[in-house]
Amino acid sequence: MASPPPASSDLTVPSTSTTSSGDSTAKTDSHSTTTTNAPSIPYEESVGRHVSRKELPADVQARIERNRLAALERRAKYQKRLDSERSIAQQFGEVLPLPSLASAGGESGAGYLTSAIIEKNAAEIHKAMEEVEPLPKNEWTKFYDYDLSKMKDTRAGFIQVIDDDKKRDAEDENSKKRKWEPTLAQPDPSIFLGADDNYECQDCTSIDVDFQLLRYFHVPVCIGCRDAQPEKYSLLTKTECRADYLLTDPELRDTDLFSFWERPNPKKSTWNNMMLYLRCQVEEFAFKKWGGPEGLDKEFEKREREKEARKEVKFKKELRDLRNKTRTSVWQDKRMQQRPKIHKHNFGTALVDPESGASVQTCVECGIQVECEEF
Amino acid sequence: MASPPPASSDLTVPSTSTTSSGDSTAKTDSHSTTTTNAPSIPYEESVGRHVSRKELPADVQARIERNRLAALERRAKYQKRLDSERSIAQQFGEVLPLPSLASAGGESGAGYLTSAIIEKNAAEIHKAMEEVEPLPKNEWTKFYDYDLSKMKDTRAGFIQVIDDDKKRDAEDENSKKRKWEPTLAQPDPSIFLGADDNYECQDCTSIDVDFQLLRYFHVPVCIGCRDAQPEKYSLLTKTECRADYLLTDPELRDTDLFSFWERPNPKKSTWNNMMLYLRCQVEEFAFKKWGGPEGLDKEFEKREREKEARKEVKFKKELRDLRNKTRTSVWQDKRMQQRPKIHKHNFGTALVDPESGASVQTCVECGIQVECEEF
DNA sequence: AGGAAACTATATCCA
DNA sequence: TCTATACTTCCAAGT
Ligand SMILES: [Zn+2]
Ligand SMILES: [Zn+2]
Repeated sequence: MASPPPASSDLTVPSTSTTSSGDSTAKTDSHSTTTTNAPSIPYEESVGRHVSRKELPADVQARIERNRLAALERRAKYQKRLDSERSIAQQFGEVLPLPSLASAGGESGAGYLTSAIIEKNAAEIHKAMEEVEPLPKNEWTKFYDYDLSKMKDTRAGFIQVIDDDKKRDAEDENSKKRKWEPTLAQPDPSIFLGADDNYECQDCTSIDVDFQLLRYFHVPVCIGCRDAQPEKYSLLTKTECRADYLLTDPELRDTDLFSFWERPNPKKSTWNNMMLYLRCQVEEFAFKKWGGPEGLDKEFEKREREKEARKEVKFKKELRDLRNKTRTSVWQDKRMQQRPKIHKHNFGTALVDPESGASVQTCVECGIQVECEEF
Repeated sequence: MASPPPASSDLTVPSTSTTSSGDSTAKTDSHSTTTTNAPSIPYEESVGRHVSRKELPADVQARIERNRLAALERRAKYQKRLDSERSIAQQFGEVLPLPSLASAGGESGAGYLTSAIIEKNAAEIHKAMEEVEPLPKNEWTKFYDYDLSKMKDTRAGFIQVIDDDKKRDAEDENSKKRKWEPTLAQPDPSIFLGADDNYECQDCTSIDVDFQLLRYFHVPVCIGCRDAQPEKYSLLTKTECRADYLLTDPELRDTDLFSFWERPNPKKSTWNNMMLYLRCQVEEFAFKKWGGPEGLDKEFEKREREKEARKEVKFKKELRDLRNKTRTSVWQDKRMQQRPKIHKHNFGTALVDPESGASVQTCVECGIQVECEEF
């Protein structure tokens, strides 16, 4: 918690590739955005700062403007519901409180979290985070840039920002004026609740922010930018996070590390909730954990190889075991009762061992096996 | 945390069966102490209060007195080491702090633990705990009876008792005079540290208390009673807790639920520490979780059946797979991809090798030789 | 006197 | 557009 890196919003890929929004596809494609293009460049160098908006191509600017206008319209529609919704949110706040954290903040406080997982994770994260210098705030950012890693969820669901070095970069005016008091999760979070102020996309000037991303991941981004940058703003299931970013269950469960959005399980609503994570948050942590995209890819391939090897070994052993098992089970009685006696082997048809490709004959009396293939 | 039941020390089996101290034996035997004797009696009724000491048989009283005298002697031996040990304990306290909890206590406080596991567990525990009425304190108890479920470990390793309804039953005099300030874990905890006051066994009047049980589980019990009641005071490893009481890892890790004693791994000292739990504490929770010994046994047998069924299904499928595999390979490989050298061995009559005396068959096509004698 | 992470397979349930 | 559990495997630290 000492001096974490800036929020994930500061991490941007210079050339925003407009990949299709399918975020649950092949594992090999998930974190290749930066690697395939520039595999030799270290992570810290490959990650650029936000580009100024006027540097964007004309079509992108046009789309941004469209989004902005659409957002204004949509916002007017929502406006009339805000007051009533706020009271609803408070009701739900008592029913569905977010997981809360220990109240004391900072590392100097005495009140620490205790679970072994959390402690261990926290230590790892701190170590990982301190390797990255805190970046100064972007000039174009007009709203207070909340850094999730510096927030503590209280039981009430409000956010309290822990002041540190980074705050000196944020204009006091903004940090006061744009203070965000998020409301709580509710069953149908498609409607934004309790916003007293306007929100602007952190990647453009549109105010058509995705309320779900804002609510559940505290990232103000517009619909257009969300769809335009799936490598940042697409959602992943917990299982995908594990598979694609090699994160462990304790990590993904730790609310100090990630926020997640629980939704009814699409497979069957009575099953466990689906847990959705925001890609940029997951990716940020995964890159810290594994050492950039290259490290992640390396580990991924390593495990892939290990998995392959394991499967082969297991298959071989399984086969051998089964062969023994069937042989003994079939001929055990005979062999147990009878002394080793001399007999002429009675071999039946040849079976092909799929593992080695060798054909094998087995004696029906004693079970001895002989390979047919001779060299 | 709301109004937990009395400490595990209040739960006693009326007839203390002197089972042998083997606590790591068969799973089926582990929680049969109360069930086999009185399987039809519900748990709440089968658990009696402590019997008064004078009701005990003469031999037990004699043993108690013996223990008491032995304890006095042993205590004198330890006495001279207390001061120096205390400073050592403080040193170790900085090196090996116990896992700490959130500082705020009680259910009304705002600072809660947050991990989803803990919250979930806590909710379950509260629900389970509130089903049991808090029992009044026993008359014979002369020392402050610490209730683990009301204690919060601070980072410093000191104990802070959270006051609640039960306190009105404890005499103020005792609660002040007998205040216990436990010292920290140290590598060799066989020596008790920092006891300013005397402790008396909670099951008899002996003061030969087991310092390890007192230190790590906050249960003052003498060596004699400890050994006489393994169904209450024997230790279990974490793995055993999982297997015998069907507790989950998150539960066992939760320091709100159990205290545990970490010791170097007996298998290999460089491995993860062995974690020891006190049976009565584990059992108490497990019975709450599963609904008494009967519920536990029922669940245990259910899982046993499931496990068996799973294994059978798996084996059958495995076998079928192999059969399919070999069959296809027999019919397919033989005809489809017949290699030039594959052939069925054509063994003739067995010949006896004059040198070794072994009977040998030889393929007339390839010349491979096979011994006929099988063991 | 083992424990926890990683991996694979499987069932998933509660008002 | 899934997740928790049960099960298997391997396990450390200082130079
Ligand atoms: Zn935008
Ligand atoms: Zn005793």
